[in-house]
Amino acid sequence: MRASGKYPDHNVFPSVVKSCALLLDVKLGESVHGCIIRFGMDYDLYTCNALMNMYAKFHSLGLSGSHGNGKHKMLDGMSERMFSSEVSGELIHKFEKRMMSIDQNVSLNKVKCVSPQINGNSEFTDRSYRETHDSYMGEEERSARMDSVRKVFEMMPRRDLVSWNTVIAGNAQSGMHEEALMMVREMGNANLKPDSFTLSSLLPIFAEYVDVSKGKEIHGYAVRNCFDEDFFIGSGLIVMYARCNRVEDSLWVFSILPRQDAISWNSIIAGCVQNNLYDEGLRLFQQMLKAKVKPRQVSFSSILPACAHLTKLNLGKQLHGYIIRAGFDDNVFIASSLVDMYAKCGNVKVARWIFDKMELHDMVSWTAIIMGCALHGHAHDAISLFEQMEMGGVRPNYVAFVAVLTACSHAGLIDEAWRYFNSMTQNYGIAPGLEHFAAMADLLGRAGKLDEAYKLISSLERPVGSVWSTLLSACRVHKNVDLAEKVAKEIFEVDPENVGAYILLSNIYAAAQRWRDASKLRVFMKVKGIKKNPACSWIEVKNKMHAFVSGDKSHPSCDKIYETLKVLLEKMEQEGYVPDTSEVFHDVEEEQKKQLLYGHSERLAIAFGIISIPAGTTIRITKNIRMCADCHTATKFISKIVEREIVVRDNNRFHHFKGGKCSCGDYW
DNA sequence: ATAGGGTTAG
Repeated sequence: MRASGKYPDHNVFPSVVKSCALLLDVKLGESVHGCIIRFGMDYDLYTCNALMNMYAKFHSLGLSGSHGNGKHKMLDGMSERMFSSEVSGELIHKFEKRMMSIDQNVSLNKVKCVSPQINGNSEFTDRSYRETHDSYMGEEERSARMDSVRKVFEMMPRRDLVSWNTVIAGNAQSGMHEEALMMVREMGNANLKPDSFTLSSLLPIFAEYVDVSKGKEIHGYAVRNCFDEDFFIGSGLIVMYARCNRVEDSLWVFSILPRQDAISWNSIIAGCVQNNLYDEGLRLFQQMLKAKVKPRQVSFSSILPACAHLTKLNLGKQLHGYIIRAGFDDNVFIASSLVDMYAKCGNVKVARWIFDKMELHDMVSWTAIIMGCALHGHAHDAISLFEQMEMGGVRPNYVAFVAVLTACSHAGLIDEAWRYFNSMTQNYGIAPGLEHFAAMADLLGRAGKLDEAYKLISSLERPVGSVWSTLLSACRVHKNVDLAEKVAKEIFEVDPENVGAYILLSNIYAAAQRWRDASKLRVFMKVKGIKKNPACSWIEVKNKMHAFVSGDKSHPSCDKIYETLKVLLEKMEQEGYVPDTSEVFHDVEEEQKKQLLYGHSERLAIAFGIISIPAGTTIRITKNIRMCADCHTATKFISKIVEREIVVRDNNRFHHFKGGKCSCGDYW
């Protein structure tokens, strides 16, 4: 059109600007902006709105333009250009008029905050927000990046709701939350009421700050103004409640939506999975398919962690098949969750294979494979991968150090662990957190350096129960009752309801034959109403999960299972198996102790696996607590007798049993 | 003609 000599009018530019935004073409966008100024179209409301949206998008994506040197090419040079010979007298007139109207407008920064309508019954743009969340505020650097947007905004002769919503969204998405909230207040001064667009920019802010009371105020405002049936508000609320650990409220919001679109489905599925409601997440995923809503790429990265946590390898494989057929396997989010899923389901080889096939590795995918290797006891692979990551220029973060320290911990690599622990602070400026201290304490404790571990934890300003607990389990392994009592005391001081600590201490007493102390603790727990989750093991057979508790008689194949165990026990004893009753924590006769071991949940699951999974294939068991020493020995024998690989995931790590040996080398 | 929502590693 330009080549043909026709002059574009103000109807043309919004679409052209939008195209630049969608193409992420900063240079083109800026030159179109120049063109807009030359044609005097920069007074046009729609054109300015589109320009602000474009710049906001560039900035939120970190795309830099000419603002980098503090000078804005288009805006700073504008007046000269406006008065150049190219511009007609009429345009000059318009420009002067516009400048006058801006002068009458109070500059943004000087607006005094008067409560806008929205604040009549809402406090969600309250000043106090700045004080409580100061550390998250946008720094100067960030606000410089929003300069172009602000400049366009300030020069506009007239601003409508879209203008405000665009700037608010731009600020919100660039992490400048304070500014976004401030502009909502100022919007009220301009007699504009927040609408559903405004709210959908605010919800993610309160989600990020886990501020459910502000989030609920938005919900209330949405209901009063009939925005609560809006798709965008709906998913915003679902995400906000999920992030605030109020997933019941997310489910409620989801259920009363008049219709659900792909994103509301994905929001609720992700919300459930993030709140550990894995079965509910999977159920909703199936419902989504039933409702003929096609899963998108994000659906898979949301649902795969559920398979990983529940060790649903077969389901994970089916999803993987779908992912490949849909061509989603090059998505870095999906690939990382596949790596994690395969590793957590016991198949670290496939995890590594997928990782190696990825074109680009980001820190999350590196961390996923490093943690995968760590859980399977492949510490040297984990360390080598960590070094490859560093050499490849990917900066490890907090979580990456958790992963590499976990690897050291499971292999007893004390020197390496200290090296990483120190490097974290010295080379990367990351302050070690609870997880890192827990990993170090775990490592020292497991290696028998209980005093050193005690000293390390005591050096913490406010040690929490979870860190002390690692030392308590080490006390159990090394049968140190005195230290255990000391540690337990520390735990109960900060966390008097810590179920795990009561159980551990009671078991430590029992192992030391101090039955009275053990039962005293059990009685105390009963009186206090502290209940523990029952120990159980589960196994996936033909897409169905079968769960067992100790001494379980409820399974349909119960008779066959116990028959199998009986036959196995005879063969095991022939091979030299002697039951180790030292970890039976009930004060009963020796024979009864053997009976108790015999019915441990992992053995029932393994026996069921042997009779229901084809010969030659790996048997995969998941357990919710640490394997007991006797089951560990027994499983070694079983793997040899039935000539099958048995993989057990306990709450701590993986054990691969094969030919009478375990991959952990009995160090765990 | 212009503005808003969902994802991976602990």
